[in-house]
Amino acid sequence: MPCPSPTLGCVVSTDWQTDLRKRGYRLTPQRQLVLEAVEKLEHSTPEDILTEVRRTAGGVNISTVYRTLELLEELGLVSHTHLGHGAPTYHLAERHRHLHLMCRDCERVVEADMEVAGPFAERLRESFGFDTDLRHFAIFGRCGDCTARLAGEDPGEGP
Amino acid sequence: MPCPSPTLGCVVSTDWQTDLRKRGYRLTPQRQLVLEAVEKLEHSTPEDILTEVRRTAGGVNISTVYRTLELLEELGLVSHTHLGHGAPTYHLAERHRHLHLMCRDCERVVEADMEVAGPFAERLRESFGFDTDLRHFAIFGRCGDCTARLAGEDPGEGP
DNA sequence: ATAAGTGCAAACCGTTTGCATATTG
DNA sequence: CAATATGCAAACGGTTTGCACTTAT
Repeated sequence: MPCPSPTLGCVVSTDWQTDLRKRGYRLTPQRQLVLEAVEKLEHSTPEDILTEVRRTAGGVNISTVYRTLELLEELGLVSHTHLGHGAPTYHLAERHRHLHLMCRDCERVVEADMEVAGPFAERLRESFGFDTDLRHFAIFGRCGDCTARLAGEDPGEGP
Repeated sequence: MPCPSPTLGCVVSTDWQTDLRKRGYRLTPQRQLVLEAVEKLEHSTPEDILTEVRRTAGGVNISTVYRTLELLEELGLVSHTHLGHGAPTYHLAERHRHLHLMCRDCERVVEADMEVAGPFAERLRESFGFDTDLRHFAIFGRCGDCTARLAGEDPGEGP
């Protein structure tokens, strides 16, 4: 079976469906749809995913989305990141090889190559024996645009 | 007025009460108690804080704790950190000058001097103009103890 | 006295659960 | 056919809100 879904194509391990069944799980339309939605949406919350899935299959329930995301994560197909405020966001695991820089002002997320954090992670290992996973939580701060905008519109705070 | 509270002593800016009133807020027993609880507990959730406050003032309500924490944060006296899972934890702002390394296994939090992240923050500024605040979210990973324990007890996965 | 703060109860969001029904293998 | 997955509704933890009452200034 070459490409199980026209959408998922070859981004996802081609025989995840086989893998699924080998572990005693069943292949259902809901599971396919959730995985396709995760791929299409990127950084999407369970609620976003539900909305997308419902465009095709109206009756799907939010609890199925949660259960399915948990399963897909166990299978190593998707993973999630906490950007801070509300619900976590889900992505294909393959496309999750980066850092999330979350702006406190505009709340946009900039993605940075993992490599920029290499020396930092290395240092945490040396100093604390701590094995860092920087994908799981966003890095909080202020993005370049907002920093620039702030500097422009508020150049001093007083006389 | 030298030291408004026997507990808070001089850790907190001695005239936060004056400051409070200058901004049109009122000094209430609840506000003093919440601030004292935050100081005493360290890394405490709103629920923890409520429990502590109630040891002295039984009738205090959780919504007051939330409103008060928001106020104290606005005054710059306390700040909070997201350690990941559940409720955020609150600390005195003065004592919040460190990184939180949160272990995915034992869920303990190791505190690291902010300085270990200096070069990393610098790099994010250079590459993305991103102004990093590493205090706000924990750094996720596996602590030294758990890494060692894993290496010892599971040296292969087999019997 | 009057504006600000409190307690209470109800609602909120995101998430999890138990259970009867439907579906997959 | 049997085991698994689903939808639904109810409950959860953490948080916020509206409102009548209390309290600090």
